[in-house]
Amino acid sequence: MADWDLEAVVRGCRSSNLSSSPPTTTTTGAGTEIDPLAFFTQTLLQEEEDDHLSYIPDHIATQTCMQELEELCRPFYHKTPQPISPKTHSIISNSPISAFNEQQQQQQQKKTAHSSSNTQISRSKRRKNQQKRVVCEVPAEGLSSDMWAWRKYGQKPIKGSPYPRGYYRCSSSKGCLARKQVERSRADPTMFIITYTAEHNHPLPTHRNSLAGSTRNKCSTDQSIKPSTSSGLSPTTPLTSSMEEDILGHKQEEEAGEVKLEQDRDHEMSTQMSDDMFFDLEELRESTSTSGSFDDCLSDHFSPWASSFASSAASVGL
DNA sequence: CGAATTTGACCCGCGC
DNA sequence: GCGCGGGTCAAATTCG
Repeated sequence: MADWDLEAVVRGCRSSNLSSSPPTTTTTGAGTEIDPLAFFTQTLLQEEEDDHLSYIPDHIATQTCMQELEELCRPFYHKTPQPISPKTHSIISNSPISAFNEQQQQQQQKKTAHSSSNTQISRSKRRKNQQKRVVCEVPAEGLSSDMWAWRKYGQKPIKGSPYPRGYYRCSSSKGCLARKQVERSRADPTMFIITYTAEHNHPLPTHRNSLAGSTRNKCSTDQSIKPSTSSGLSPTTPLTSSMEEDILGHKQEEEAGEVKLEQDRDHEMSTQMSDDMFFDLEELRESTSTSGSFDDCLSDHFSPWASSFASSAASVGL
């Protein structure tokens, strides 16, 4: 990860996403107002020119990267309280700014054109334009803390990896192009590599779809018995049973070390982020550390959907 | 019965 | 041109 302005990128992205009303403007340090989304994509392009875009293996990620990583994931997690922050992620962008718009157009093409030839063209273009990506590495808990509703549409074994990759699309909104790939990390099987593709074209739902993620728990549990398919569980589906025990068992061993990492990172964030842009997360963390009850903090700070998340969090043993 | 997941088939991009 | 691997589709299955 090079020296490109991650903070600015995230700031712009956050501004546009946190508000359900479209396009807002954000103010840069220089005081110039820009369109956040445009700024975001522009920055991505700039990064592409610098040839710094690539997937960053977790062992390369430094601790200073951690805060950047958290910020980068923020657009996708929105204000979702993230009990365990993403460990590693990076943005991979090979796309022109218009990629997202093109995808939207193609989506509409698909709706109107039902012939196989048109579908193939759309698919081809879609794949070509499927270029802006954000890669996150999260623990199992992080999977269920995503407030978006994802629907699984495929799973594939990945060459060189003992774990299959699950393919999810956003089920919150019908035309939403957001995609998500979930696969277990080869380096650390307790971690999951999540790759977000495209963007949501709708505001974050106040609560997850009642059905999305609420079913198939049994299946996920059954699957978890088989290592080859265990990572195929729905990210919206709370982890249960053997899967959870397996993952959390490992997590507990690492817990002590990670606590220090979290604290160090919090310190960095609190000292480096002079403005109040991350007020919510900071406040949550402080409250959590003082009150000790994560659920309490959730209901205090994130009331609209806190109960939904809390139930998911509880189900994974948080 | 509707919605989500599973899974094999299909398609496409890319490297050789 | 061909084969491989990744991404998506869609029918079948499962579940609430």
